[in-house]
Amino acid sequence: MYKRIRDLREDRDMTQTEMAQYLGIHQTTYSDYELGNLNIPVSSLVKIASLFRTSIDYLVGLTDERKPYPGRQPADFS
Amino acid sequence: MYKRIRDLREDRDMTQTEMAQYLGIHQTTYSDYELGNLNIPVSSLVKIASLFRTSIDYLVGLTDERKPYPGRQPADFS
DNA sequence: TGACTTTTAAGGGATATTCCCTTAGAATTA
DNA sequence: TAATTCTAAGGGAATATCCCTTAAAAGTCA
Repeated sequence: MYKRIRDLREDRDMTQTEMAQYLGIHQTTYSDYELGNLNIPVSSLVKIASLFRTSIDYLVGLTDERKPYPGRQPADFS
Repeated sequence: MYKRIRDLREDRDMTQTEMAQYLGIHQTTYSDYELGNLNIPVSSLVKIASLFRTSIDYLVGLTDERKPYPGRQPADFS
C-alpha cells in the first residue's frame, strides 16, 4: 500500500486516471500500484517523484523529509 | 545500466554473488540488475540503499548527493 | 431520496517479464 | 600456463504485468 503516493495525489486533487495518463498506463494498473498489488517500476517512481517534487525515498516511506534531493548538477565544460 | 550501484559495490570490494546473497537472489539475476537487463524491484533498491547508506534517488542517478535522507537508521552490515 | 456521474477496485487472460539454471567468457592469481 | 574467481549470456518454466470489462464505491445535484 503506497499511502504516500495516494495522499500526494489526493492533495493535488488528481484522479487515478489522470495519474495513469501522466505515466502512460491504464487506470487499473495505476490503482494496483497504489494498492500494492503490483510493483511500481522505478521508471514510474521517477516520474511520480518529479511530479510531486519529492524523492523516491519519501514516496516509498524511507524518510519523512518531503523535499527532493538536490538535482543533478549539469556538467561544467568551461 | 546502474553504474552507481556497480561502483558502490566495487568500492566495497563486494562480488555480485555476495550482493545476490544479501538480496536473496541469484548472481545472474543481480548481474542483470546492474546491466539494466532487468528492472530492479523497489524492495531490492531499498536493501541496497540501506547497505550502502545512501538514498534510492542516488542509486538511480536522480541526485549526486550521496548521503541518505534523515529519518533512516543506517544499517550495520556485519 | 433517487438518478446520474465520477472515481476506484476486482476478475480474468494474453502477453511480457522475471528468475534461476547451466555454461561460457573474462579477469585475476599463483 | 593452469587454476580459480568473477561476470555475463542463452534458454525456459514460472511468475508478474498490463489492459480489458465490469462491478462497486463515492460524489453530485435536482
